[in-house]
Amino acid sequence: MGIKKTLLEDIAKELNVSKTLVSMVINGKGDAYGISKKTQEKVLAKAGEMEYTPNVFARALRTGKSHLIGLLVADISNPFYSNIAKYVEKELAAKGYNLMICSTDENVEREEKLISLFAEQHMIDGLIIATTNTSGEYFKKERLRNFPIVFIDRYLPDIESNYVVANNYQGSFELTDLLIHKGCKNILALNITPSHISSLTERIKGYKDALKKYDIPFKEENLMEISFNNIQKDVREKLLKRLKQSNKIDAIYTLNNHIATACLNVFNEIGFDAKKEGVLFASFDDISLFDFVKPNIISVSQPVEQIGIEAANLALQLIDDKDNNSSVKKIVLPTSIISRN
Amino acid sequence: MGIKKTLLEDIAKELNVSKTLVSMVINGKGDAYGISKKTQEKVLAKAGEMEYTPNVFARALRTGKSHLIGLLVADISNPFYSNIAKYVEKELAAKGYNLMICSTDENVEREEKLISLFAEQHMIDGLIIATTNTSGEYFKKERLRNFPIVFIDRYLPDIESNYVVANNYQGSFELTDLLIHKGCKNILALNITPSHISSLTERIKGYKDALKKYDIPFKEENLMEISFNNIQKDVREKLLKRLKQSNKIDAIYTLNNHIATACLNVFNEIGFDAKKEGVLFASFDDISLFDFVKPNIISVSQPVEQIGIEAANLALQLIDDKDNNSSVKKIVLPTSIISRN
DNA sequence: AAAACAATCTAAACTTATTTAGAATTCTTT
DNA sequence: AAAGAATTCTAAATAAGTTTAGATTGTTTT
Repeated sequence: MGIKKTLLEDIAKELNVSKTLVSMVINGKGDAYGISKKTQEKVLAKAGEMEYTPNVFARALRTGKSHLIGLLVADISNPFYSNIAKYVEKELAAKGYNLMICSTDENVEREEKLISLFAEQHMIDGLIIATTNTSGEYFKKERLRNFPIVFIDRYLPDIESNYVVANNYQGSFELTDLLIHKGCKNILALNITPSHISSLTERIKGYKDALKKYDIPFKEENLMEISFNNIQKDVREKLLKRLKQSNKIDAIYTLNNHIATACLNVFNEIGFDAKKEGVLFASFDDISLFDFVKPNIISVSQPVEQIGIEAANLALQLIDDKDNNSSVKKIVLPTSIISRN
Repeated sequence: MGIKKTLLEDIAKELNVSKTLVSMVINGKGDAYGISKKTQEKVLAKAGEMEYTPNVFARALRTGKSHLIGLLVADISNPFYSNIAKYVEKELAAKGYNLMICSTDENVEREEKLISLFAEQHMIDGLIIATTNTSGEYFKKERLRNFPIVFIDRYLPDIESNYVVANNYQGSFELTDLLIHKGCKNILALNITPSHISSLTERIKGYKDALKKYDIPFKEENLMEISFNNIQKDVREKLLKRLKQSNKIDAIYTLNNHIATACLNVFNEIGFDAKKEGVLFASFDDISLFDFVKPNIISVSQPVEQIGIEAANLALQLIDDKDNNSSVKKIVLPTSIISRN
């Protein structure tokens, strides 16, 4: 296509030197290999003039490094992940790395296929992943041992791993605490299945522990599991059923932003006015538009920018630290409560 | 890292055949090259057993094809783009291609750098881009001639190009028409700079033409430019100023979702109740959360899924059609109005 | 002037696939 | 049985870099 690309050899021929020399100079190793300053200048000048850019494949093939980092998330259209993606990319770009973002659609098979394609084949130098897997079994593979992987948002308790997550326990605890302070005693928690995911189990734990702190007994009917594949319908059915029960709820706490949106939809549909009914509405994950939504939403905001930056840097660190002599890094970042009104 | 990867040669040795043969079989060219069925089966079985996956770099180096497609957007954290990304990826995955998503941050230099890295070096086989560039000059480069590029959301009028966009003119026209039908005559349009972008100029044209249709004169004070780098502050200043003027507005029309959010923020800040003031609120770009936002938002929804699918397929088509004998494709998709209440 | 040394550069090997040109074997045909 | 054709397979070239081991050339030392 288009014009022929300039190769190392083209520059070498023009200057009557070897392509070895040109390669060395272009990679900034001129001094290390004792290439004279004069020659180095000549090479760089000619390379610029001829608009030389190295062939990434040839380079990656030879060196085993692509300067690419992969980011695997469950759903790139979820603002939580797309915001993280933005900051990861920004941070990596500053360090000369590029980012490949892929969505697994909360599908374990697809996730494993992508990991196989990217990581096992070394298409990428490192992987940042919000895994959707149920266990760490897959990551124990011989091929992945020592491959730089940083888990974000979710980690797998059954394997030792590097991760960057928000303090889901603390955030959920504080949120529940706040609801109780505002007088709530019957807080309906809507969780999402598959709920084995670490971030969710910790949020549930935070919720239960806050109840315990105030000696409020946890009731089974106040924790409902919503199926990921049918959020809208499931929320409608379960919420309607619960609203009809005698022990009236005084707060609804959705465990992530997907369920929050589904709940809002149901409110609209059935004309449920939370304020009138004296029901507080709270959610884990904050979205900027929550500021303008009809029932006030009390939410837990995750440090998205910081998660992105820390994950990027941890990945780069693991890549540099080839021998992997340092122990795993577990970064847990604080969340903050956004209490509207 | 980890265990040694299986190479073509390893399989060849195990079976006492040449790696040529193994390569042919694995690429599904066994029949074409007259390899016996029996041998083909043996090879495939052994390849599976040894968990062979080809080295993407070696393959790309030799064939000049990476089976990677690049997606360059202004801001991956904008739900409009992240949703498109999701569908593009889904469609490409089904066709055996992978997607590399990058954010340019509405920065022309960064965009050009990324294009140079990905496209000119052929790291990707094709590019899908929501360009932030002011002109098509950069895309006229010799190196990019004949490189498969699909513009989305925005196209550059000064060059012939393949693109997939929403019908911005129609959407804006219909929205303005609707506002007028609802009795509005003083519609404040808030545009975003840099406003040279095709999607924006067409939205403005639609707005003006709808006014014309009803013989409503366009007033300069009803079109304001908001700077992209300082949206919040700029919206506050200009909106406050306009609200104080004598010829009162009866509708606010934000030209994209960023400005809509900024406006909502200002409403909150200054306690502006659009409904009470008899001001309708409308915006180009629909976000699902708009359903629950306090002032009802009349919006133009773009066919995000369709844009993603069409763009992916057009890119693949261009890649297949190497000789580029067919003329450019311009796909314009209809928008729809979401009139809340 | 020969040996030792440093400075500067290069030929060739290497990375892992794909592809071309042709070799080896078996099968027809006369 | 020899020639020709078809079938099945392989050696070697190739893609475009990086790296290793070693070659020049020039300078210093004795």
